Amino acid sequence: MANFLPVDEQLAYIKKGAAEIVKESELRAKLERSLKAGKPLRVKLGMDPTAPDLHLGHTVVLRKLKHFQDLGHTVIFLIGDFTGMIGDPTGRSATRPPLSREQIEQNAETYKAQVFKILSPEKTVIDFNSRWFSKFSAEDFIRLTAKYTVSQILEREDFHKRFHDEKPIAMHELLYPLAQGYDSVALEADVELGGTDQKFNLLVGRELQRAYGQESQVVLTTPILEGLDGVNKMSKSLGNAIGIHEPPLEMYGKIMSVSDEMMWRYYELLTDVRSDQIATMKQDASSAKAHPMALKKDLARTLVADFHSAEAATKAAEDWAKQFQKGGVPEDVEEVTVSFADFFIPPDTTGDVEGIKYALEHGAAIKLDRLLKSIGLAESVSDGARKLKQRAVKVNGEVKTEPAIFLGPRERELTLRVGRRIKKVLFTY
RNA sequence: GCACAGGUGGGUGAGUGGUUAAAGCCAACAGACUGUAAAUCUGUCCCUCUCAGGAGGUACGGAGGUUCGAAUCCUCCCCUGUGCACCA
Repeated sequence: MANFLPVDEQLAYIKKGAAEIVKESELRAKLERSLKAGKPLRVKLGMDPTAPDLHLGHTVVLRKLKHFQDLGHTVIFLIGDFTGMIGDPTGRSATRPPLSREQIEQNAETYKAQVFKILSPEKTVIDFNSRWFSKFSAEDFIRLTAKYTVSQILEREDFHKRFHDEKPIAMHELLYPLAQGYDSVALEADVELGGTDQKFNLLVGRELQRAYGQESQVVLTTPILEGLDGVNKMSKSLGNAIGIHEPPLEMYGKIMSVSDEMMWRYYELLTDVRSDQIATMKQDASSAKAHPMALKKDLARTLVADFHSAEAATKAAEDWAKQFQKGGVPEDVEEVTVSFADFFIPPDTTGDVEGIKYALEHGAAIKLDRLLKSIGLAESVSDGARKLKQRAVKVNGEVKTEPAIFLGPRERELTLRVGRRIKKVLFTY
């Protein structure tokens, strides 16, 4: 019932932003067959339910999956609840501890909700690989491992490297690619998507399908998006990620802090702006026809609008300008409520209880370094003290270097700023 | 099981008895400059207390020990890697 576009058009759409396709000729053949038979391709994307929060880096491959969906193919989002217990060692130089069953199930739920920010729920098949693996017997598993050799597995770069460096490789890690590959067998996948870091695993899928008498899937990899540092891949644990659930202002701000160089890559991999348009923008920026910052603002707005709304994006842009370009305070700063009693310094002459009363009437000094720590603007009290010394702390817009500040009798609100971070503190007595 | 080589702060990696809270580099954080970009320069980068000048406490896989003094020496344990293992 699906009406497919001509193969060439489909191919062009699919190829945009793809890092590599193995093999393109096979993909063409599959598309031609699908068109002729009116039968959609089965396109698989597997994800480990390890990090429950998706970030922009994950969306690159999800967007590619969406493209297949737009073209009318069957899209299978596979949650690797079984393989998640193994933990893909990709890109890791160290062994990763397996996740527990409970964690995985929880994460899987979060995943489902989040991927539908990109995919159409009604057109997406969600599956779990525990569906077949939970029925796998030890015998089945040994049969599976018999299809592959140690040297084949050791071809994988990180295994190879660790082996060579005499670093530990746990047995279960070696099994991961086989398990993932078997998913393709179980699903009879025509195409499997993944980041370039998944290439090895995806290729194992091809081999295993052949070993199990199926036609090999086509493998399509997408580039790995670099994070805010512009160097390492975006990853929550590296602290350089932009989560798709982050509040608009935060998201907008983070995108604005992306380097000019990286901005183009974000445009390329995260938006639907055509490549030739991006090239034009790039040219304009370098020839001073357009300000890079203005283009970056467009990018930030587009992305915030994608994950929130156009209104939210507009508001984020305004707040951002207010906070950072004019040095002011945006309307909705994060507010923290603390107890006055925890931070004030009692006057010499009175006891604690008396002191609080006295302080209420006359005002009192409060310990700034502790306050900074307790509201998260400093890592420790020592860190807070350091920041103060470095003239990094602003209270109500004024630089403070003393470890204590005076809080007036009726004052119950302070705006604290350390670097780019601002928080409003409300005191309760 | 035996032998050997290793285990240092977020990462890397110096340091083999005493100006060593532990070099250098990276990352990170803050300041200046800016477009919260890049580049550059400066400072910081274990914790706690502090009258901000300082004071104290922890720290080099773990536990003990030697010593005035240990990341450094000894003992035991844990972990990682390599070699040996059958042809006797």
